[in-house]
Amino acid sequence: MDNREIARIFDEIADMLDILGENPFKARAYRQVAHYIYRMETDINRVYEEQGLEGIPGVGKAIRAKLQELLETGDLQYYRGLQEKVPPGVLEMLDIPGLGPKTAGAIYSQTGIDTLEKLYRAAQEKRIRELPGMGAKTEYNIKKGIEMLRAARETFNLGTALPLAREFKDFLCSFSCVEMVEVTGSVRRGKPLVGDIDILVGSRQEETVRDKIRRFRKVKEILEEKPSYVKGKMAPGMSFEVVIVDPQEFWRALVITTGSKDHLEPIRPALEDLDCRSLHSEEDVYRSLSMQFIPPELREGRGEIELARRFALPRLVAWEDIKGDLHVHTDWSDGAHSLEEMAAAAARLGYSYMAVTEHSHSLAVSRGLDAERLLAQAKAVEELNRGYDGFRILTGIEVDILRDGSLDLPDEVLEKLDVVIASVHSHFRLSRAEQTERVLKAVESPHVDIIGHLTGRLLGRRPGYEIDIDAVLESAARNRKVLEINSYPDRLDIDEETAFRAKTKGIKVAISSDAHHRADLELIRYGVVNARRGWLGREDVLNTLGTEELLAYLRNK
DNA sequence: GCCGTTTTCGGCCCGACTGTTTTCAGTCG
Repeated sequence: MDNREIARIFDEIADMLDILGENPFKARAYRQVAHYIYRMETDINRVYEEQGLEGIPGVGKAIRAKLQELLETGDLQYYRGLQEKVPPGVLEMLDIPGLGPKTAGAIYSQTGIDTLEKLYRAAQEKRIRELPGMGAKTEYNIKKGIEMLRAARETFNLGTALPLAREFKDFLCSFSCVEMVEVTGSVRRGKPLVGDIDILVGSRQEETVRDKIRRFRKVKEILEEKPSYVKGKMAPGMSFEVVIVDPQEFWRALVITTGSKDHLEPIRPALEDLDCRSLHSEEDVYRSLSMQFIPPELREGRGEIELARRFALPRLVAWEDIKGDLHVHTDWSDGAHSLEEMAAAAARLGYSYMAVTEHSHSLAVSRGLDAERLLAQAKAVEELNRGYDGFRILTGIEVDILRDGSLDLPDEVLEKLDVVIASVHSHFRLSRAEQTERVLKAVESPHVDIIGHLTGRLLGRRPGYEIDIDAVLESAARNRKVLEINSYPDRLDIDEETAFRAKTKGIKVAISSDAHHRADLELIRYGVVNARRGWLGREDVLNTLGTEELLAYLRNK
């Protein structure tokens, strides 16, 4: 049982305790341990074998015994007992926005409803509003929420799909019957939300390959099988398709399976006429069509074919171009690691700089910084910087944009910092006009450099708030402000369309990780993919600049 | 259920919004 599975079980225990109305701090104790184990960098089994479970923060006598039982037996009686009392469908209710453990528990205990389907039907039949404390509005939100979940259940964000696809690919790669293998389809094109995982295999032994596919431990069921094709489901409920071709066919098939449909349409006849024997790479395929190679992220039928025929595609920004991270949290606010640890992790990635940008104090949940602590941090940064060579921590803040558009810290504090990000973290439901006016005020504010996660969207969970993006772009261009691409796979905010429009207006974009943990620094790769899908080149991205150029740019805004 | 030293019991992140109420419980970030 690995760290993730144990974390999941402890999280579920916490949810079930909440639903049963137990002491909320008991639930939180389990949740904290789950969180810690999830983020641990070493295998918990190894920790257990080598040093026992003594040192794990938040683990006392009771939780230690349960952890031990799980690690020794792979099972937990306490967990089984809770499952008896809280059916899985009731747990799923917690995914409905605005519906928490109290409501889920009340619905179940008062009506016996124990699945989302039954709940949806009850809402349709107006039976939910009959329950004490619930009305028509709650009932409506439940219905809408379940509809959203149904739609989201079909898709996964790239942060889930890509690692899984790579694991599957690496697994297949290890067999001699597999001569070539690549992740294809929408995952390869880097779409933020994907419906399935597509893999292309080049092999002369179809049957052996099909047998290996079944042995991948995350393959849960096979839905369809033909000699050169397997379709099935993987562990978190994600569909996959594997296409097996003769190795000679591989490169053309790679273009075809990568898609998209709109991209392929104008070139499909020519592709079908190609003599595959002369092809040794994907570049060869495009070359044979008298075209420039088109990076997968551009293959969406948005004019890339036309430009490739004229050899006029932009050179897209790449991960190697990124010189530093401009949005990082530490344990001064809600991050997991110290300033030193985050800086060390950033330096290990080969960065020249990292801006430390904690939350400001109005975001109390995150232990946001007030002016005093912020200046203390700036001092700590100064100290640390003396010890580095070729790396620098930049001072900064992710200052809250308050409801009226004013900032959570005074100008005389902000002006002392290298990087000021301004972000919205509250009052998501203002009217479009109010929200726009609020953000515009921040854009116009003299010391703001970057607007963080502009729309606040959470893919598959929450749409962005109502805001006039064009008005923001106009103002950002006028005021020489930078827009962030927040690289969290469930944010990717701004999205690719907005990034593209920003580029056409000459607005620079900062691709940032928003890391709260040192492992999160790597998420910036998703932001780079998103930027590439928005056709951005190195010159469009602020943090491709070296330290001195970056600081000069920020000073001369 | 965990933690600690001014505590072995009494705290444990907190403020605002929403939808239900008619003064508040539940949810969220």
